[in-house]
Amino acid sequence: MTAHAQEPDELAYNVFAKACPSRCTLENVTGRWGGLTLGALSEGSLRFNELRRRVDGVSEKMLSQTLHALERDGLVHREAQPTNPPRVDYELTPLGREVAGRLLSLIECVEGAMDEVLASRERYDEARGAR
Amino acid sequence: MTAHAQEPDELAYNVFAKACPSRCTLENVTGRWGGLTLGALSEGSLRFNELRRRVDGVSEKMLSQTLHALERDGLVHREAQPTNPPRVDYELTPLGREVAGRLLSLIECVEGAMDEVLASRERYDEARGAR
DNA sequence: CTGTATCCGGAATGATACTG
DNA sequence: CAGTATCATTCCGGATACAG
Repeated sequence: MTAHAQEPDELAYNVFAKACPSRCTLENVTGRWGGLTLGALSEGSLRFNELRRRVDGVSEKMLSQTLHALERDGLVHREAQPTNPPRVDYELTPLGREVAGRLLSLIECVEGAMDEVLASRERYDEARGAR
Repeated sequence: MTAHAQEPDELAYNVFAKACPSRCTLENVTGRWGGLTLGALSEGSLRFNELRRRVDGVSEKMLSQTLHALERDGLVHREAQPTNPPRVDYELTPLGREVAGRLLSLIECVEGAMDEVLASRERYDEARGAR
């Protein structure tokens, strides 16, 4: 086996490389709030405070920050209506839907495997935590 | 299977809920190093330092920590051979392969969309950074 | 309602040294 | 080679106040 068989892809943007911008985008998507935000929006357009309630535990600051990052990357579209009081709707772009779909697939997989995960944890903790 | 499987309220382990253990596992999987580690291992079994080189930028400490978390959750199997010098191989469990597959789908999606993402960023920065 | 600005404590991370 | 231990630092994230 050759020593340079590590390539799963010959893409220009390789997340495994430290300085690659795709790593940054991946972190926006999979980060603590990014993933949950995309997941929430995959159900449909939501307003700021609706999102805040939907994503349990997120603060105004972090939600705002997350939304900006996702909007900047072209995954979320921000629709502001100049009414009073202001009304702002957030929705996924086509690209956002694509990404969110794959993310949800992952989330469902993890949720569905939790029984197994929890069992594994118990085994692990029993074997190591005993000391 | 219902067409709206992402409806979290139907599941016992709901990532959208703050205190749910699935959120914790999801963070191990999608966290800064967890995702890249799973991605690297999806190509096959790797040793500690091979992983370290593959996942560009990870420190010994973080890789060790990440591997422990993934092993605890039952996603990675650690195979230690009592030789000298020591040799330890890490590989995905069946569950790990399932999760890693979905994760790679997401990663490939993001990598493939980077041109679009970068273009969106330029537009965003031009419109906002100009101020 | 929809955010932004600021402060601050603690967790996450990295560098380094060290052990088996 | 395969880690662990320790320490310094960074930076994430929550609370709060405030603005449009």
